[in-house]
Amino acid sequence: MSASSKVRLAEVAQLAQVSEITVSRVVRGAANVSPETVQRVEKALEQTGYVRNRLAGSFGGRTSNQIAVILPSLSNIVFPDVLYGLEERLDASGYHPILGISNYDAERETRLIASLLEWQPAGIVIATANLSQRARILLTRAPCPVVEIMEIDTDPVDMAVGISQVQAGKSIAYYLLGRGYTSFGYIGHDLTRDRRAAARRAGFRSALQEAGFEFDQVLEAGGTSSVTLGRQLTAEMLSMGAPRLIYYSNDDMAMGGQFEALARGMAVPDTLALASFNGLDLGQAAPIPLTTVGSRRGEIGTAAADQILKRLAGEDTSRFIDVGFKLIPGASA
Amino acid sequence: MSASSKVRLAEVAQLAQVSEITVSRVVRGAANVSPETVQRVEKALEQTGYVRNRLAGSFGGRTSNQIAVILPSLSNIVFPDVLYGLEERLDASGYHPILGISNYDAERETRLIASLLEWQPAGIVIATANLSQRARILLTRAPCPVVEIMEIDTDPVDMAVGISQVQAGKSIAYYLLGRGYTSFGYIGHDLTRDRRAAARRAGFRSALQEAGFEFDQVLEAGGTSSVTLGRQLTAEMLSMGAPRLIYYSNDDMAMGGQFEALARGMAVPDTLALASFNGLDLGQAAPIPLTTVGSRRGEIGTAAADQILKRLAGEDTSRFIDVGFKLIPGASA
DNA sequence: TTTCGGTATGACAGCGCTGTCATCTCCGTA
DNA sequence: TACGGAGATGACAGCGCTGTCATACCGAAA
Repeated sequence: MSASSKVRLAEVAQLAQVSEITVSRVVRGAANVSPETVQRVEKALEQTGYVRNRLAGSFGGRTSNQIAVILPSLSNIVFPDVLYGLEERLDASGYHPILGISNYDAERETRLIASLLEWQPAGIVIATANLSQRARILLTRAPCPVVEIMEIDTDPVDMAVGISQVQAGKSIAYYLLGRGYTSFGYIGHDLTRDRRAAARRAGFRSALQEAGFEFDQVLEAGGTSSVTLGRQLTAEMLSMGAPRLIYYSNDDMAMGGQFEALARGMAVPDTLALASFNGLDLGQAAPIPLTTVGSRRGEIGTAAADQILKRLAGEDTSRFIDVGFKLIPGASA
Repeated sequence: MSASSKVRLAEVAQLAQVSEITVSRVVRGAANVSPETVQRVEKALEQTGYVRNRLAGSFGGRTSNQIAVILPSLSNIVFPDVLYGLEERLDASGYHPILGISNYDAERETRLIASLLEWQPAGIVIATANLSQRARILLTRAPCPVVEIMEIDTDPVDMAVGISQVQAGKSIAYYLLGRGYTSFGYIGHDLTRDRRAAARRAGFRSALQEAGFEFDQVLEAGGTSSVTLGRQLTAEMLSMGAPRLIYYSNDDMAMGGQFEALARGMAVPDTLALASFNGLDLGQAAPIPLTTVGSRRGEIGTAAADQILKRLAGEDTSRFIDVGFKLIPGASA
């Protein structure tokens, strides 16, 4: 192989005694090139160490195999799980994600959308934080498929893949009401930024209200969710006289609750019951497996990728994909 | 704003009564354009709803603001933490990561390097899984800075940012020897794939050997690390008569161990002591905070980004950046 | 007044590839 | 033998922008 990094189609073409376009066809795996020519070109490709220039190719061919992916956070395993599913499926089809993290910040989200659009991506997958008016316009005008992921409660610009966060909250509340609980507390992280956690809480609350109950105590703190925060807030709530059951914004927070209870020697679920959302491995491997709702994060990623790929292939796509959730009874409530 | 998505510089230029190149200069924030012209052009930009075409720009200008990022996994919080630090810093400088996940597979890793290189990235950040010969050649010839992250034990193609995984293992072993432990077990996930976990184990073992000890028991299982796996293997090891202390491949695994111990009512650290690596929030919020080694994952990401940015700015860069680790005494050993 | 340097702007070519259409060869069939 | 059609290959233009160099203009210095 040549050591140079500046090999063009022309050089390969000359070596293989064919035209540039033929080399281009071979590189792209086109059909109508004779086997002998393919072989000759591939040898020349090998010898020259040719590296395809996608910038030129995508520009000239007016196509890109990049997919813009915008997520609000990577601070717990939820979005990495989604991202993994997404990357897996995209990679298998020859696409690559360009990543942006909005940090749950509307302005940064808008800026990311704008700047990733400049790359003429073949599609956009976004877990919205808090779409600004301008961001919504940008997405609406985007000349490519747009998939909003995680929730299907709100009206998407183009397509949505996820679950109903409201129903997820409501469902576990029904289950807990069925178990006979009558005293409820809520512990959460910064819900002004995490709209989906807020939706679950709203769903939970509405189910309570249908049954004539309300949260007796609510404790929220700014910042991202974490096991530490969950533990702190639980300690705080316990010091004020705890409710019988605490619903947490997610599994990480609930694990903090379980840790606090274990450290205090409180019986879970007999004295204090815990419930939450996500169905993480962590919560299920815990001494007292969490009563929670399993979200299918990897599936959200793969389904989102499928929606994009389908659309690009000209197939029909549906506006909403509900990947569904699952109640995990656990042992903590 | 115009609704069309096909606005070119030419259209904006015509509206603003200037040449294309002047519009281009304004879009790119160039210096020598008079304030009045800038204003006129910006108005036209606004009116037309112009979206910069980076494909054309990068191609024409022979520069890209994309950085290839290749990670082996997203299955625990470690790499997402790194990725977050990386994205944060890159974004602040106007760069975007294009992501690939190798899944600890050498062939896929090679393929990812090759296909991301085709995008003419401005830099490459890679947490190598198991570099093939071809992959190494590709990286060596890459016409851009290359940062290998996570470990600094091996010889990098260009630059390395991370910690000495061997020293991380060795250091905690010294600490535990200092605490008087004399009976050791090891529990790990698939180390044939996770080279860095293997390096920590090697470091730990070499410290033991210096002191005349060896692992009395070693238990490993294929697959990725998880709390569940850690718990299962711990149960298995306990059923065979446990060592006094178990060193785990990482915090997730060790949390599984702690859960198993708690579930059995075993006293930690008095009957069974646990130690591991990563210093996750989870482990520190646990009922018995883990004795572990804190890795500075976010810093690895930001430092890697800095290396790339420095190099691109023509500044000096060092071949190795050791972000350092920190012993976290915890309470589990 | 003339000269000169600096600032603002524009003309032009070309980045490396691919879409499109044309051409050529080679068969099988009428 | 002539012809149509499929398969293989090539010529050519152009994707939308930016690097480079040229030009126009202006005020200050000689």
